[in-house]
Amino acid sequence: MLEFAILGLLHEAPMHGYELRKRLHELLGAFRAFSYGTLYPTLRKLQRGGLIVEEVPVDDSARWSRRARKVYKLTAEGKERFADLLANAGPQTWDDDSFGVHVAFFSRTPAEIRMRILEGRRRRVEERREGLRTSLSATSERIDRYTRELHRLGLESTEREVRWLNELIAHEQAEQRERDQ
Amino acid sequence: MLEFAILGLLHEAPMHGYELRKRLHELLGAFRAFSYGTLYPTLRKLQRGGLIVEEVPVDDSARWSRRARKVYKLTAEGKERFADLLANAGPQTWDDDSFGVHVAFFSRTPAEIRMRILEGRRRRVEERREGLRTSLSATSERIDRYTRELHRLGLESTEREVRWLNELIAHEQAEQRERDQ
DNA sequence: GCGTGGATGTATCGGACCGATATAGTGGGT
DNA sequence: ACCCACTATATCGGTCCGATACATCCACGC
Repeated sequence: MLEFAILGLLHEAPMHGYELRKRLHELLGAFRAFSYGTLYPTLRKLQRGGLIVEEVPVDDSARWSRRARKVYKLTAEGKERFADLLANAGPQTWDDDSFGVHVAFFSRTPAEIRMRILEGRRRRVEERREGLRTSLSATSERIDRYTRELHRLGLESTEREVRWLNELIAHEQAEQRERDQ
Repeated sequence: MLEFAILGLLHEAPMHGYELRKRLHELLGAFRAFSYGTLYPTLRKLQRGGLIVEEVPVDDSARWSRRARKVYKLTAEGKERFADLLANAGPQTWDDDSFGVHVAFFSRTPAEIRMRILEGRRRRVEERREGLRTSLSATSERIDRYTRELHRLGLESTEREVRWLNELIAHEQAEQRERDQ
């Protein structure tokens, strides 16, 4: 997941770790964090795999002013890998954690894959919604007042998200029709 | 977190792994899963630590019908540990992941700790809400249409949760007043 | 000129958790 | 007789978090 996010971000511009983390936080803030404890090891993994390379600064003054900084840029293999990950968008993509990250890179995602992700997510959220509806309608003595409240919040939240997804999907379809004619 | 959940569940009755997982799913469904890959190792860890013990079935027919089953029950140390975890409810408790689990065990949680958890969670969600409001009001060209939509969904969701928390807190306060007079 | 606190910046380590996978008994339907 | 879904325990590789450590840079007041 973080691998996908880094690859996606580096499409914008070459960046160093700290900058990546800030940008990621700006994009995902509410949905996902990613700690440095994951970020730096992942950067090295990507570098070893040849998906990103360390960029040596041409400017002499820049080189010396902040020695520690390691600026990474995307290689051709890195771009390819990002496209592959997108093309293979599957069930894990509908997870809470991944979905937000994928949406953050929708501008770089082909329209038909965007649609696949949105519809997959909708199916997933609808399933959860039905589960919560069932649990709430069953007058089970195994669920106490507080847990019931929790499920009520969950249900409202899934209903909201389904509406939100429907709006986005409708918008996508409208754009699709525009492209077609 | 799973340790806390298991200890909490075993207050209801002795249970084996599969049953714990099912009950957990029933209680948390929408909020948290916990896989067997975490559950079984955790059970052994708790057993090694003396917080739970394997219950040997007295009934002979039960013993042979489903041999593989290992039913665990809480020890005095286990109950103590659960109470300790509750008493030390701190910042991690306000996390998305933990909060739902804690609410699921509110019936077993002293009123003043319930209040601490609810108010802590409210502070946490309000912070996130403010972050999202700022990000949405700033007309930044660094945030595209899709990410903006994502933030809008996040903002609605945090606003709804704050309202939900306010209701619960008000209810707790009403009950508190009742107890006092 | 002096410190001091807050952002910038990279890095490691232990531990929690997930997903895939293996294995096997049980109970019901056809 | 066969199959499938459910019950049940278990391991393993891999992802990610939180705590911690360490060093620099810069604006601020004193």
